[in-house]
Amino acid sequence: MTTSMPAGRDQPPGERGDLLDPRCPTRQLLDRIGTKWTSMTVKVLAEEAPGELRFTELRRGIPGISQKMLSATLQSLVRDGLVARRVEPTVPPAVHYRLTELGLSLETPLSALRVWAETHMPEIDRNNQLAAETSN
Amino acid sequence: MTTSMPAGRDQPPGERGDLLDPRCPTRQLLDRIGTKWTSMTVKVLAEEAPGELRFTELRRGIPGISQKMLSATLQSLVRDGLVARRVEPTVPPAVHYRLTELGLSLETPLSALRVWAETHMPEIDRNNQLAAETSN
DNA sequence: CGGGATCCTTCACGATACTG
DNA sequence: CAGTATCGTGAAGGATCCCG
Repeated sequence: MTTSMPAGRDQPPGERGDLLDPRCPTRQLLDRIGTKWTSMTVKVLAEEAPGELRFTELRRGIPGISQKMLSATLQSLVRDGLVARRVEPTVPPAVHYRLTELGLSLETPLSALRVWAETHMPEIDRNNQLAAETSN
Repeated sequence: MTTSMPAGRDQPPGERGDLLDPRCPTRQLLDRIGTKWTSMTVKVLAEEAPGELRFTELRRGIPGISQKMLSATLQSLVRDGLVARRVEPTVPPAVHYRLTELGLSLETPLSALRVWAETHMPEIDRNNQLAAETSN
């Protein structure tokens, strides 16, 4: 996980201020895409790229998500600069979302992970069933 | 997220039993590697592959992890078949862990994710700081 | 040495209701 | 339409102590 933290960052002399995993980039990334709806949202937006989707269209594309979670997920993504938000000042307002270049670049490693998952999760499921039986 | 669930699995007639995201492989994978110590553990074991590491050696390789979490993480990985556990019946016992082939195969997409994180997380951090300032 | 058992806190997420 | 506000819950994870 990037056993980083060697360079720079002179810490207060008497303290070992660099506790445990300070700000490991991989940890931070996993905290984001590990969240329940984030990677799903990125995927749906990626399929539309470079086009946009409106809030309700996104909701339809992500079965099971609540308004609250879609709203929160999108806010995170916008803050991170992975998604761009565009508001048309009509009444009622129309809000459009699209992946930024940064967001789109995440799709590559993410889809690699999806491929691995689709290929190997069945085997993992079998392993778990075997383990469950053996424990009897 | 593999909008799977189309084939097979005839659900109880009167019910729409196939609620939302039933068993999406990507969701399942993210639930595993998104857990706080899993990917770190895989990485440390991968660096040693095809060699083994003992419980305490692993602990040293993963600063900040508690005995409880290392134990729990390893049990998950063993159940999933990503890690193999070998006990030497000495006193006190010596337990060795290594990645299986399956576990090793996960390292490829995982390291792609790490590269992306190391490359782009600084930019995401900057985006967040900008957003924080703007909100003032 | 390599764990297991317990207790406790935090927080992601779901359900529901309200609004410009 | 596109959110925000509030409440409640389960599960992840940390701290601590004990065991063969």
